[in-house]
Amino acid sequence: MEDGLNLRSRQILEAIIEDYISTAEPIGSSAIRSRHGLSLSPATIRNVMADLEELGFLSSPHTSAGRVPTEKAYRFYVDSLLAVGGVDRGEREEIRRRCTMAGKDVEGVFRGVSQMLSSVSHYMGIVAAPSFNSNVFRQIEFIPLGGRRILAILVSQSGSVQNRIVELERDISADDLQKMTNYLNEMLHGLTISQVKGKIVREMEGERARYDEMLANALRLSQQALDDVGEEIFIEGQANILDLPEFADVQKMKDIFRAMEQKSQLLTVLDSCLKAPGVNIFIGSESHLNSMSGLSMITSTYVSGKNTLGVLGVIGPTRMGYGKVIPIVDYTARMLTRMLHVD
Amino acid sequence: MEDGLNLRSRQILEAIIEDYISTAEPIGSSAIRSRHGLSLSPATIRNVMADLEELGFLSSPHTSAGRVPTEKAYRFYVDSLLAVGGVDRGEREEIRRRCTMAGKDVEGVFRGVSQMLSSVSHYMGIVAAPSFNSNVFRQIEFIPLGGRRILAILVSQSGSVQNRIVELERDISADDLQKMTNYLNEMLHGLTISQVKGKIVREMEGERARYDEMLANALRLSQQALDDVGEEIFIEGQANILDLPEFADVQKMKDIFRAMEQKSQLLTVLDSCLKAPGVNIFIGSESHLNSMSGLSMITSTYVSGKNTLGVLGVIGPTRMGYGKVIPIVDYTARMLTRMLHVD
DNA sequence: GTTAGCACTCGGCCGACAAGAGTGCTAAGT
DNA sequence: ACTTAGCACTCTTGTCGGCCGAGTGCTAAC
Repeated sequence: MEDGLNLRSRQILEAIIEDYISTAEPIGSSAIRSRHGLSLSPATIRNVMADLEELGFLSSPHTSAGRVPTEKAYRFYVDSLLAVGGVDRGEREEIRRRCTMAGKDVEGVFRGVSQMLSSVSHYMGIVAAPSFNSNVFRQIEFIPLGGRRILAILVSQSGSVQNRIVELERDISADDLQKMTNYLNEMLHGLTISQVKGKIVREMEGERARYDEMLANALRLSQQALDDVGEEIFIEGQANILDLPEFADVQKMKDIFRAMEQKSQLLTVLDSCLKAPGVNIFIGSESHLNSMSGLSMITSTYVSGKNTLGVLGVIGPTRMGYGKVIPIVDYTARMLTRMLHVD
Repeated sequence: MEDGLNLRSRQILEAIIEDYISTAEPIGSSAIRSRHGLSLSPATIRNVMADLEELGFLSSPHTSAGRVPTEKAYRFYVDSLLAVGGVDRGEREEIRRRCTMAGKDVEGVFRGVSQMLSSVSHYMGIVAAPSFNSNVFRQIEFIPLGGRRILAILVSQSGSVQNRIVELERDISADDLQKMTNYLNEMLHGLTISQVKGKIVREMEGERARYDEMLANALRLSQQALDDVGEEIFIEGQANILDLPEFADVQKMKDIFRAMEQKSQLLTVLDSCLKAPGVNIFIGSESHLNSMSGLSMITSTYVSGKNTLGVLGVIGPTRMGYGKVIPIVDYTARMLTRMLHVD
């Protein structure tokens, strides 16, 4: 075999991985034979297992336990062994049913998809909403809230709505506010949000802003409104992992919950997926986050035209059911792509 | 003593409760004396403890363990024993610093307060945002998203923004959309959201809607936009409770996380607080939610003028530091009230 | 190359045992 | 009548040894 494993080794490795995925317990030599109907004696299987351990695919918790797949084994499994199936009918229907925008706010759409992913996969769902910065500006509105507070509402082409409360240093008349609104909407039309940010900075430094006080105010106001529009990540179904036996240990559970609170770390991983379209799989330490030890992540990107909008996926234990989850993630990404598509 | 406990019993009960709050371990007779400098022998204390157990204030896990306060004891403690202090300087500053609206969206304000509550109290923070239904309508905008999708943005007097994606059955011109917007804004001006809902239903059944198709469309659209604006609850700092020894048991931890996922149950409790202004304390089963066993909740209301807007609070173990947390919750509620106040 | 046989290893489980914490009771002291 | 010293009793916790079973690695025979 081109990858250095003969057929029998591959079969046995596959059997071990699949058994381990379903039981979460170390697999012994005789368990494999009985559960997979191989016509080999346990002794032979043991020999093969010893080789596989030598090669780094298996490890044993202690001498007299069975063997457990390593990350390398899972990687080999998803790359070479796994026949990725389809999504079965019921699940397809469920995904389709729960991928709907009607009656939700934009944020709710992504949260809903994340919830759906978690409940279909039985692991955690994760959705990174489209980066607001790469969205195209559509409209800005300022609504006076009383006092010197103003509510700025910013809408992008894709329908994302951001609102910010900004505090002014001085009073401003409703009339002036309207003028500022009109001015900004005209000036910023058709730019992406990050272009908008740049433009505002340039304008503020430009000649005109120095003489036109109202313009300067408008720019300052919009800058505050755009300040710190971070990426949003929706992680749902954390309670699902509570039932997994590998996290029965309280300490491990704590680690995971802490890790999921640190969304910025996850963001860097998800960002890297933006550049790699289609399904991506991170097994354990492959994501280079030590908070992800024991966890795997399957992601895919959703797009609009040729723009990659965002990433969604499932986070589960390394022994997750890759064969089932990969198609679910893939299908969901396609659904979300289609859903966001404007005719 | 009017409540049936003489001074010494009260002192001892207080000592037990406070020791238990800080150690989470059953308190023995000699521990009390050494830690509180009482000039009584352990034997005497034991007699008193036996009486307190008789009265239902204490219980012992088993014969030879110390004693543990019951819910009744905590209730007595907060009602009669506890001298509620102030908030100390550092915490007051922290609360003040983190109660700010600037640069956040409205939702972010409440989430921020919830996070602050959790980090100051070291338990979980909970904030129920003002019920959108009781807010006053300010403005509605429809933004075409392409296809037959329309983004409806609804803004209330207090600055809450709700957005919904609605799907139309037929195409509609931008011009008509603008007319509908103007019409609705005029018609609904100054009503509360729940009045708005009622008004729309009445109008739809009225004479005019039958002849004026555009009007009918406008009503239908706004109805969808208003559909199902639920109450929002922000629970933050769940990871805090992971460190508490009483939840070291995995099963209990699961129960709590599951309970916090069911926000609707909590909502009923919080709703009942809306009617009782000021600080409310629910000890264990007092909230009549069995998911709250082992947990206590301290809440207070934040108001605007004479309207109670919402509820915030802290959820922690029944043995939580009431003396510290009660003033924190109280002070935070006042801060939020002041913050939302429009000059 | 495969397999039966066998000695070996190691974790999990039980029961025994000792230590420690805390109680309740009794009897003596104030 | 209240307080307290003394003491026997109870119950948990931790530790130690032994047994069992699962699973391995090795060797020798097929």
